[in-house]
Amino acid sequence: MEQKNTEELLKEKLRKKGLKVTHQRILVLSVLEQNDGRHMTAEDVYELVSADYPDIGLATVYRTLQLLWDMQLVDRLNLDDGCVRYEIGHLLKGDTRHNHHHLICRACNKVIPFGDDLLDDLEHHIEDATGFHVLDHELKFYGLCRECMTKQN
Amino acid sequence: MEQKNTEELLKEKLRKKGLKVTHQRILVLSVLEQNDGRHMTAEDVYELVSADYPDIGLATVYRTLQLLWDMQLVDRLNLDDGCVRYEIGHLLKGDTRHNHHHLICRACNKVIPFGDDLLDDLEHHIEDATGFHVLDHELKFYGLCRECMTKQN
DNA sequence: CTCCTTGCAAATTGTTTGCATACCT
DNA sequence: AGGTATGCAAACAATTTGCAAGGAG
Repeated sequence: MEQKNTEELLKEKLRKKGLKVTHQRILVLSVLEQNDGRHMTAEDVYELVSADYPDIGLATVYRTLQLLWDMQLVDRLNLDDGCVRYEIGHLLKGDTRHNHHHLICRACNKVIPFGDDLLDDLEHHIEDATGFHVLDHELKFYGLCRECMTKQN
Repeated sequence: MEQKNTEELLKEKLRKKGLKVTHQRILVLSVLEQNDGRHMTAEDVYELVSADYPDIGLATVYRTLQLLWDMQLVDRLNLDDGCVRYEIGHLLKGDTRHNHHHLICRACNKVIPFGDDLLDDLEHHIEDATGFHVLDHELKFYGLCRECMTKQN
């Protein structure tokens, strides 16, 4: 039912823009929804969608991810490993607290998700101070993880 | 004098690692220092260094930026425009408050720097909670700028 | 029937790498 | 001298684009 809602929302947004509802678009969104929490590359999505729909092309996945991002249905993040990653949009999950924080170890490149949200105040402050309407944020901390610290790297 | 310090620091760090002090390395760091506040791509740096030292190769600039980043002499940031950007390291500037916040408009792609630092508490909280030693952070807010908001984009 | 969308392959673009030469120490 | 760094060109990898064929409204 959660899934049905997302799919309906996609169809609605597509129609509103005069765009077409295609299997490929539905499947890409559905794969992201079913893999909530994973940070998926276009290639990851491509492989999973291919299971259901072997004819899909990688270029279509790229185009679709871009489109879904434009429509605010998916979130995008960059973990500095050379490829852009996507996950189901936090807005869709009725989630006021976005878990977009990551600790990236500069020694071993491990990525540790960090869920917390002390940024609401800051977002409001920004809106008041600049008139910029904040939809989402991405926060990365760079440093040394516990293991690399003890290895005195 | 500020500049002299940075250059000396570089030399010191290079020697400590058994690496060599070259014109190219000094010039790259110097260009970043003289362009504090600009978010420079490797290409930008390449062009400016070329003025003083026309023989430098783009590959050297890439290698040097990576090296300077590893040594914590420069900061790296990603503004989602397809290339990595660098600026002089905030640690070098005796700057406790890092100005690594950016507001990125999803309609017009404008990037608005936002200087503020409410993240110190959060950094301490992370260190206590996870043992991760934070060296730096990068924070991006996505949304709609005032102009695009009024255009009801 | 019309225009949007797709798959494929070729093109792009930022970045990296191999290698012979040039340079620090 | 000896190993590190450099410049150049070729190699890479993620992403984008042109285009003819296919599909949704």
